Amino acid sequence: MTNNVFSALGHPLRRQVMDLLRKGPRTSGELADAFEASWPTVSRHLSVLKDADLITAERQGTSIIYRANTSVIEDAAAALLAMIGRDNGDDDDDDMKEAAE
Amino acid sequence: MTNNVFSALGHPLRRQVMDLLRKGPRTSGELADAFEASWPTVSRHLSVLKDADLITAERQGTSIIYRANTSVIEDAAAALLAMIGRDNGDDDDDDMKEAAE
DNA sequence: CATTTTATTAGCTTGACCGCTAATTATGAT
DNA sequence: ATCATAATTAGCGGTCAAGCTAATAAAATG
Repeated sequence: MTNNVFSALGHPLRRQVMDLLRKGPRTSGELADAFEASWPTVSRHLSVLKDADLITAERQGTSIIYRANTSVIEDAAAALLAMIGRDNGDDDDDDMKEAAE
Repeated sequence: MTNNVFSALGHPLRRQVMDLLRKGPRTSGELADAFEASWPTVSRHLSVLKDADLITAERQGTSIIYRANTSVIEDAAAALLAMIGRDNGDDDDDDMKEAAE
């Protein structure tokens, strides 16, 4: 879950897509036009984002409209913050001799 | 920069490392012991995290001590939040006909 | 139903990533 | 110097991601 999200965000083009989508929904064509890459290439990036649930796709006539899925991004941000203890004061007491530093 | 960070976080073992490190500094050996994977494999994951600046390495005698670099994680979280406009009210006015949704 | 427009899937090549074992470097102790 | 311990680098095989072009599907229209 969180797995795919970070991997999906690992590609610069996909982050740029998220950035475009932040400004509002776009069709596949509009997104494809926004990049140098070929249409099929952009399309596949979109499907990676969709698999990671970072965007949603909705067919409207001949076009397909993509929207950012903000809640998943919020979750990812929360996972990141949890990683630095904003969320969980360790109570795991295995051998951490130097932990107190 | 941000690029490497998300890619680095894309691997589950590396996220687990970050999680362990959150509880305090650890040596390479301690980290290697914590996983099924071989020592060299864990070592390589550590170098990926180090390249992404997510952790720091400090030699101490024969051991090398790893620590989480919290500021970079905070930055990544901020980048994520910016992605949904918490931080940046777009002033870019290209064609966003359906933006109001 | 043939055509046009929109978008995805198929097939392929290239390059990167993952995991292992074996070899190498680095530090400390004898 | 030698040996033991700690950790990384080298090298290899296998799998997966990224990019392209060409082919295909889906929807609207004449």
